[in-house]
Amino acid sequence: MLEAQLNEASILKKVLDSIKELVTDANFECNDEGINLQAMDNSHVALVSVKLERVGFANYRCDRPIPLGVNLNSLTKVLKCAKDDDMCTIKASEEADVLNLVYEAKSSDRIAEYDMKLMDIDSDQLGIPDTEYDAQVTMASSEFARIVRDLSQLGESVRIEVSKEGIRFASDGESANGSVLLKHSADAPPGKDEEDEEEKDSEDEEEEDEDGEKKEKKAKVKKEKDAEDVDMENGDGDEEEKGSDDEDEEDSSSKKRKKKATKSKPSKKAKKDKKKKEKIKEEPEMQGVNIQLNQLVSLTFSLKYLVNFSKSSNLAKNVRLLMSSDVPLLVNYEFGQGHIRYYLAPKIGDE
Amino acid sequence: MLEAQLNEASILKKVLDSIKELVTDANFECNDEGINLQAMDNSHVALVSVKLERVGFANYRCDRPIPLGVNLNSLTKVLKCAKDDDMCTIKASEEADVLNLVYEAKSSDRIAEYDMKLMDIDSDQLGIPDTEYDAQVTMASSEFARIVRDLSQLGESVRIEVSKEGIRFASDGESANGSVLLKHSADAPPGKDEEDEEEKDSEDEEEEDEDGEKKEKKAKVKKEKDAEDVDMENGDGDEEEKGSDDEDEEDSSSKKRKKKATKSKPSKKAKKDKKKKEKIKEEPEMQGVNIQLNQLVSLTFSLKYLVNFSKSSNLAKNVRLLMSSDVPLLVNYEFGQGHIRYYLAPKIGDE
DNA sequence: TCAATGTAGT
DNA sequence: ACTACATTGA
Repeated sequence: MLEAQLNEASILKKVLDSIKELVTDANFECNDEGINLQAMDNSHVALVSVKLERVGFANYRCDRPIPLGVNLNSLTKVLKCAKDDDMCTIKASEEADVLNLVYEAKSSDRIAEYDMKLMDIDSDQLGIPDTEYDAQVTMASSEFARIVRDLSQLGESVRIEVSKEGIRFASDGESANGSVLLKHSADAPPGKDEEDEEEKDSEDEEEEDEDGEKKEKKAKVKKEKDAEDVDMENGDGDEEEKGSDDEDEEDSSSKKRKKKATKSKPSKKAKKDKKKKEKIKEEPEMQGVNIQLNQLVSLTFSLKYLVNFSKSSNLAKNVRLLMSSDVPLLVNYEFGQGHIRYYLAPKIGDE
Repeated sequence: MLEAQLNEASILKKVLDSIKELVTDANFECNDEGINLQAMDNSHVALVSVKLERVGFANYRCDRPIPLGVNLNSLTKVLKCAKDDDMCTIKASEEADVLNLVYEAKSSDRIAEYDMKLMDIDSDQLGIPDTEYDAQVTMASSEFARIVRDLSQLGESVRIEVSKEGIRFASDGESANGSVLLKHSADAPPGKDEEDEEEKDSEDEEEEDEDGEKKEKKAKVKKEKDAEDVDMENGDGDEEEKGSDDEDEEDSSSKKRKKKATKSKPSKKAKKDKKKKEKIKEEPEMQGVNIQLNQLVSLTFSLKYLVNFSKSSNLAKNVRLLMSSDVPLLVNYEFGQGHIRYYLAPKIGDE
């Protein structure tokens, strides 16, 4: 039996808006940790992976893992019947052939209840390799959306190059070519990601933690010192650091990093829990662009898909692009309650 | 000869937007009391009745009753040529085969004049029986619109049940079933429906008087109506008034009414006149749902029509649904200058 | 949140 | 061909 309650139906609505064009049917895999969805897009070119962590729910109970086969169009319709700030409770019984959704107005004077048929879906649960990416770029999700939308008017595909200089999106079209370069923000403390007020913990989790740190450091440091810094300086800074850093960092705040280095990084979970307690919120929009680069990458992707992915912009202020040569691009949106990740294989040659 | 002047062309525009999909041709029956339109919808399933009272006009003159046969599409086109806040004067001569419309900007620096051909229409002037309804439900028109729109995504028809509990809208569809329950608002004492204009409905509004608390709540509601009143103050005021008011309270001008209190109820016209003077305004959106119930009713209706009716939401903040078993539903929108009423027969069995 | 454009239905 | 509804963009 599954019973999960969200304080804001809008999260679910946004998730569905994000993926419903890509995928028509999918299994929501519910287990004690939360709810996962993983599916290839209809043309089997892209893969989308959604995670809603149990901590993101006001209430969550899942006695044993259940896959809920959902037609996303139906679910979208049903979710449209929820107002954004309704409390939303979803329930499914053990041999669920129906998903029950209850929307309750905060004022409690309106209660809407929907039952949606479920279906059996063969799940493609593909294992996603845990790649080490050569380039990690974090930027405002709205900026990413704007760029791919703009370029999609010109051509079919975009070449994304990440270098020390920054990240460049270039597209060639019949009537015009376009190129957008985002410089690695010198001053941009990547805004401090979530609030890392607590850094007490121990685990260093993968990349994310690193980021967190960087951000923190950056944020603080820069403000303190370098707020005024100009890009150039930053660039220099970067270069200097490279020698020592290449494993994990590159951005401007390496100094600070060192200081903090003694501390371990906060665990991801810890952070999230905290957030929740405080009031779940996504990280504030970062300023500028944060690039971590091990190796220069240049890959070409279909703009159609990227435009599609960028519909998730309303879920998170920031987006992270992770790339390595000859490996699918990962477009990652983190929001308070989980994440949505898109994988897209690069185009080869000039196809 | 008819000559009628509206301060705001928008009223007429809204009325036509509301009904033009339902009816293509209709007679505007003009007489000394105002203008009435009554017509079956094109498929003869629903009936729409519009009344514009003469007091709603800045000027009104109608020497003797005239029916003006109008093609509503034509009139809609002509009305689109008026700006919302234009003064609008319509004229028709005795043997009118043309309707003359003059739009004058408030600034008087623009005058537009249109002549629209009239036609002869056999009027179906159906007498509408003056039913006593077992259930009367008043709610925000926007909420009603939202509910029927939502449910229309799922199924063809909706079952509306009114009980002590509240009002439930339920629809079954292929991929999902839905049910929306609006509880009778605590603060809106069921007895009272706001404007029982002529109190022809059984005045069962006694309860209000009994409990002061409820009244206060109510008071709030009312306050909203009275733009000038402050909530708290108003509450008190209201209570005081109630004794005398329950007979005729209804819209915004309760205070003034008070003054009038010596009289039992002011005549409807009088009230309206007053409103006008004050500046004709529709009643503010009520909070919550007000239900008056003599007997439980459960009826099924075509959502398509209800969605259509709900286009009148821009004419009035509130809508009132009146139902009795085996009798057509009445959907009533009252606005400052008159009303628009829709009648729709229930579906029988599971058709 | 509102407006404009495109698509579907009558 | 016209109108209405839905989706996307500003």
